[in-house]
Amino acid sequence: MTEDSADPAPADRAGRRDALAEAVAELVLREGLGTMGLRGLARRLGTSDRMLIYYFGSKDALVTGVLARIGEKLSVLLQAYSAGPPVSPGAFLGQVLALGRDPVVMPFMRVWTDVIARAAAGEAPYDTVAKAVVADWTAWIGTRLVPDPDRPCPPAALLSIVEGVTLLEMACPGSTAAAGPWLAEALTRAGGPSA
Amino acid sequence: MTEDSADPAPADRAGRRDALAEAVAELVLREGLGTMGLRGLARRLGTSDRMLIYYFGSKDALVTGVLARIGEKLSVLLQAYSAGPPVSPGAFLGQVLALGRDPVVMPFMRVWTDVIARAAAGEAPYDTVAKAVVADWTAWIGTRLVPDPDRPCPPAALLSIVEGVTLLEMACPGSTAAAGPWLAEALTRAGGPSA
DNA sequence: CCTTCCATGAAGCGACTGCTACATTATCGC
DNA sequence: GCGATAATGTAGCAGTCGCTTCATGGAAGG
Repeated sequence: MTEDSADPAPADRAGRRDALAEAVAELVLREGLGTMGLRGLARRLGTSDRMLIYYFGSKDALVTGVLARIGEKLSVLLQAYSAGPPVSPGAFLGQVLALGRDPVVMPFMRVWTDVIARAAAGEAPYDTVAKAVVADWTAWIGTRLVPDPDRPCPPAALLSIVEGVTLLEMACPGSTAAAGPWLAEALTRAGGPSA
Repeated sequence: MTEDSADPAPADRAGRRDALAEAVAELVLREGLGTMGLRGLARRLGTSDRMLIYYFGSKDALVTGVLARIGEKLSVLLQAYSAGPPVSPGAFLGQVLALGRDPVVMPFMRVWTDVIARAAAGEAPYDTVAKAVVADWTAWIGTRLVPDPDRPCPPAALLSIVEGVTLLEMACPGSTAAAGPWLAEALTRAGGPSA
């Protein structure tokens, strides 16, 4: 009775670790990566920095674990969109930018953009995580695009736009209001009358 | 004789402050914003943190002063490009992305993208600086674009692309190799056959 | 020569960081 | 009940951070 349950009270070590990771993940999604000091983090979680190190071994392991969990949560969210048929770059950009304004998805976009921004500054362990994330995303975008033998769209082009818009929006809220739709339409027009 | 000279040996207080700012600016352009701790900064400059605070008052004042100086240096570099006639969004993007691969201009792009990334993370004083910089750049881009009454290109759209490409290139070098040219051509095609 | 003020060095403060050593409590097998 | 093991609290270490205090050197002015 105390062994086989997979109920929301795992109570063993791995379960506790998982519960902590989940709590940190939701906190990060709510408040961003800026609040990742061990003491402050533990205080918000109702535990101590001592415990975080005890369960995760190091802060870097905690960060990578939490980011992996956030990645899984997002991939679940995106499965609904991955199921549809491949689309043109312009349509894809329009979908993703609209998705980025969805209050459920927006925190994920902000976190990943923050990760990439920290990676750009060379901050560990975000640099390592970011490389894997960028690789994953370009691969995913590649599967979402209808192939164009003439002018194949590099997935990194769309990823750059999404990251750029998200970054600018985080730094200067409202500054990209008109940019997203214009870009999506421009890419659509670029692909449309030519092929 | 000790008063009116504007020679490269100012020797008075404002001059010394300026020389320090210039040295920090060149250091930042060479090594990025990651090296902005007062002690390490002072060591590389052959002075002490004590002196940096003495001349600048605070680290935030130093940072904003240095960033302002970097901005002036870049605007001087860009004057050559600002002189030409307005161009289409696609042509502008191609010019700027090519410029961003120029080894002289690239450090500036990286620094500004880093500033905006730190602003996105809410880090002071970069948040304040970034707002001003984004405002300046969108204005400048606006003056560089040939007006299009039908589908006016929001300057923030181009700025987003440039920032996104630079950010991704900083986080994952090489990942955007094909993205830039494709985007420039796509925007050109979007504007071309329609108008 | 003596004072006065500017520039600089040396040391340190307090707050923070990730992390650890020690001690304590709680839990479980016997 | 008892001993072992796991979980947790307390305090602290060594480091960095921006910044300050005190002391000193050294040049300018009377």
